[in-house]
Amino acid sequence: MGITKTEIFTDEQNKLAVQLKAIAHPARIAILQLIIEAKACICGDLSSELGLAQPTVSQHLKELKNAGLIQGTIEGVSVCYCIEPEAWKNLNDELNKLFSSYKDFNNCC
Amino acid sequence: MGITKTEIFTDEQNKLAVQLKAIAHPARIAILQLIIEAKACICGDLSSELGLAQPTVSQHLKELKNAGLIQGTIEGVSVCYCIEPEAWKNLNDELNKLFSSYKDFNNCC
DNA sequence: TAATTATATTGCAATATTACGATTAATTAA
DNA sequence: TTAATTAATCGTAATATTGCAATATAATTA
Repeated sequence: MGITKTEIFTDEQNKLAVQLKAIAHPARIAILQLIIEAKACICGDLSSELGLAQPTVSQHLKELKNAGLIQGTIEGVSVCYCIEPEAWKNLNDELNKLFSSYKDFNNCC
Repeated sequence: MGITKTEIFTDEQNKLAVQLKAIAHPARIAILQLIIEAKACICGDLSSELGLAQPTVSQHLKELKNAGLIQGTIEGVSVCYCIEPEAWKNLNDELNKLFSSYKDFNNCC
């Protein structure tokens, strides 16, 4: 089939999966890191910094934006991207929840 | 082309991307949650609990195992899966590093 | 307005993912 | 050894992702 059966999972599980998928690519991890360090937040700068073509970077930025993780501000002829604080915090919280729910000692096997 | 240019990224970025991709699916999130709560750790139990066919669950388990996030122990005729503590802790650390590197005030735009 | 600069979109080829029926392999029980 | 039980693998169809050249769009400057 090739299509994820989202209807059998909770909204939380689906949302977490979508946001994780957004950051589950080395280029998008690198983009987030560059944006956070503010070494680059302009598509063109990211493109030359990463060594990926401009349309490719634009597409990655779009996916991060679709997941709500970044936001773009028009700055003259270019667009400056930065982290969307709410979503970033929210994803951090959800991940903390997941990871902290595991205690070493409750292994069942 | 359809293939990720892993060679232009660091090993850390690539490894993080691989592990995130492994958990970036609602079924695999659900599987991890069930394993952690030890409500189910057997492929068949997970299958009926999730409402996904056995081969599908088996494939998801394989991907989590390939990413090093879970391990399987043969228990008679079935296999019991549980979290691989080292990798789990490592991924948690890497994510904490990424998320904590962002400070609200260093927005550049 | 026309030229310039930068980003977004389109279209496409190559590859990867998702899901599952059918089958095979492995282990235990009779 | 045979039957039963469970998990893994194979094969396949449907869909999604990745990367980029070509092009379109938007904003600024001359």
